Amino acid sequence: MSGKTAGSVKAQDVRSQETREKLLEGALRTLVEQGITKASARAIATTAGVNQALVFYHFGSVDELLAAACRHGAERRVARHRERLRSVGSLTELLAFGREMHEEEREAGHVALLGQLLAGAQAHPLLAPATAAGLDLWITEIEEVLVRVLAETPLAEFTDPAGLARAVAASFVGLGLYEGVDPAGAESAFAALEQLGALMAAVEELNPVARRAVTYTLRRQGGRGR
Amino acid sequence: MSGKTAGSVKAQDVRSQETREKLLEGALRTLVEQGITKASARAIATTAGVNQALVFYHFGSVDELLAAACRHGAERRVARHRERLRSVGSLTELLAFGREMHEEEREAGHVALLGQLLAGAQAHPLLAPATAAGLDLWITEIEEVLVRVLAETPLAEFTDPAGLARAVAASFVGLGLYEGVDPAGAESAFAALEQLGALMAAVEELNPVARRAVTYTLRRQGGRGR
DNA sequence: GTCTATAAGCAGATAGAC
DNA sequence: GTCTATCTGCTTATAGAC
Repeated sequence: MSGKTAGSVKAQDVRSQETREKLLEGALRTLVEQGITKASARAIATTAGVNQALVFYHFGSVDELLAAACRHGAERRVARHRERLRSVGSLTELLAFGREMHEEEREAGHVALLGQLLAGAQAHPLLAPATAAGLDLWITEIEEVLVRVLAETPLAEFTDPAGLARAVAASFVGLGLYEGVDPAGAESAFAALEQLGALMAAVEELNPVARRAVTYTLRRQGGRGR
Repeated sequence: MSGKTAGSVKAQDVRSQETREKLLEGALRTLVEQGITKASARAIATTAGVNQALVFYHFGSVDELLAAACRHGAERRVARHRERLRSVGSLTELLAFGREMHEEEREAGHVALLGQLLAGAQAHPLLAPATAAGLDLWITEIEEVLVRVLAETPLAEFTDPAGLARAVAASFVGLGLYEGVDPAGAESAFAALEQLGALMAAVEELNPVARRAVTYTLRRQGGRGR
């Protein structure tokens, strides 16, 4: 816009953006490695390799930094899987992909990270909407895929993709947290869920007669669930 | 055993136990109302209505108090539902009971509480085993019921009750945390899970021919899940 | 066992030099 | 924009009176 030479202004601007970026990454790493209880301005600044006062210069408060980091992290993570998710065409495919994605996210610690933020958000009004927004990015993707793959199934008329997507997202967060205190238990839980998914996928493969029987039974007691 | 008059010794002993109890309850209430990030010795002592120094006298450290509170709370909560759970005989009954229990626990804030502890446990080695133990109390109960109700179902041979129980417990924790940032979303998620459960329950009610078809299809691709 | 007082350190946040 | 220095208040934890 105006001011000093274009060169110096731009250089400062670039450095400022770099600092913001470092702080966002530092916040995420601190959350993953030390948890929400240790995620102080000082700890984050140290992980980020920048001065502690810059947390407040750039974000105003620790909570606002955490909120921004949540959005930032979720966006990057979701974008990473978006294309692949778009190519999923069946429940069975979705399950295979889910396992793969879960491994990747677990390694990055991103699932437990959402758990940390969710826990922190309970008492903290500022974090709550940011965390909800971060989760919603995942939920939106999951829901879209569910609509697509459930459409080819007799289950379509008995399931609510919006609610199911939320259930899946929340469950994954719970499993991510559980993993931290009992890795073997979490593994068996994930395997059981996969089995359950395979069970649903099996309905896709039923012969027409059995399929109609399933549909009929479901319809007959459809009123109960809701 | 020995010492002063029996009367005074007992009186002190009783008061000491009362203090311990107050601190345990105070820790739970603080966790529910303010979250793990605000659960300091001072905050807990204030909620408990006792002196702050007593936290360290009775439990040594804040973390040990939290660990003890976790076991304490989980035991009380699980005991509360045990008899009723024992009387559950079918998947459909289990679903109805699950809804009821969930309402009760939500009101008490106990589900989100486990989430708080689980989040705190990630970075903290002392809390991890205590939280795992608290969760295990729930898992054991759930598993027992699952074994019982799944036995009467063609699903028995395709599901792993131990893993499933862990998945259910972890998912509930995730949903409890999610509820804090998006109550409406959590409600729809829970409804969707209930629908999913009703779907599984429907298999119980299939006519014999369809039932055999389902069993057959599941067996055919049974190797895939695990 | 319970209390007050206090030590020692870490938290969020700001002022002002550069 | 970034740094150092600092204020204020809260944290865990302990010493010692009662």
